[in-house]
Amino acid sequence: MTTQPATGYDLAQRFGKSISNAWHAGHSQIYPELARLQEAGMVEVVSEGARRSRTYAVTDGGREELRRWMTETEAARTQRSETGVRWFLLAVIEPEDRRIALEQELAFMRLEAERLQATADALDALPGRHPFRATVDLGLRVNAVMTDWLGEQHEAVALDRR
Amino acid sequence: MTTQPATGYDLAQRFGKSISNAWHAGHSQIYPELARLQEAGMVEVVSEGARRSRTYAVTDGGREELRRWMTETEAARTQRSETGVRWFLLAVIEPEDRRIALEQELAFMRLEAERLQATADALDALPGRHPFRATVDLGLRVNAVMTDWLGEQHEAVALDRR
DNA sequence: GCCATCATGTAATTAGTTACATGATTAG
DNA sequence: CTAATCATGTAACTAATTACATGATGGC
Repeated sequence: MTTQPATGYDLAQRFGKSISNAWHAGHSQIYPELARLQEAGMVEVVSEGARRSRTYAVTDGGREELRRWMTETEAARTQRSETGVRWFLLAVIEPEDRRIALEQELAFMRLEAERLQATADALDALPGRHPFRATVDLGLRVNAVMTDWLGEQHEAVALDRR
Repeated sequence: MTTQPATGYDLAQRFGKSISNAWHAGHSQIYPELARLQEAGMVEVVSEGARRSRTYAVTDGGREELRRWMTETEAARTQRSETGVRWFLLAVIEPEDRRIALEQELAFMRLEAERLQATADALDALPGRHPFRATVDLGLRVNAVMTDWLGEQHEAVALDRR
């Protein structure tokens, strides 16, 4: 929405794609939040379309608040990732179970890499350099490191079983 | 607690260290949860110490439930990381603000690397190979990739300004 | 004796998820 | 005409955070 106006529905779709690796929100959270942001003057309705859809855009006030948040506030570094917890706990289960869990995680990471590559290709096909291209590239690099690690763990279990 | 018994207080400390990169929980969430797990037969009190502390251990039932969860359930892949959101949004702010934000993130990532290295060294100093050593290693590798990326972005801003 | 840290809890609030609900438009 | 998708909302519930609260022990 910061780069271009969007409807609540658009945002919900986007949380299932581009930004989903960092945050997720369902439509039932998005709509009330948009109303709240509008109330606070951070966003405004720029057009109303078919199916009673409203397209929101960030206001100058909203952009200033974003700038202030990015440069002047301390980031909350707490995270929550079930995937991370699972990888952490790989160490405490039996090798046979670990092998099963590792294969699931490897399959997921490979799908994830495909999805990221598809996003990268789609962004590259657009005219000009898309602002989010760099972040997608980071995702690909991190994915590669993680996939390597999972592969090593998997190999270690195999050696263990000999 | 899966590797060795611990008190609620221990767990709270641990969420501030080893596992904090994947999940976080405060003591006000931990104590009621321990009571709930005990009720469900997943953990049991193995000893009571000074200052009315209770040390919990995972039961066979709890271990079996963990095994089942790790191997038989579909992982929830939704994540939430404010750091991730900030990096994503780096693309939409002005170069001057981006420079400021990037420097904050670089500083944080470097601290994070130190913290991880210290954890790795501490685990290596223990007799035998600690089960969580591999996960810490993953953290270090991911951190390195992320720090590189932040550095590149920072360089790009500098070039932009010439 | 007193301060830091260990150790545990509960209450109030806010954030987030899941379920329920409805209507409009478009493609086949 | 009908099924899929677009589009928006609310209600009920669960998870998580913040604030409030208390007491024990050990080191100085």
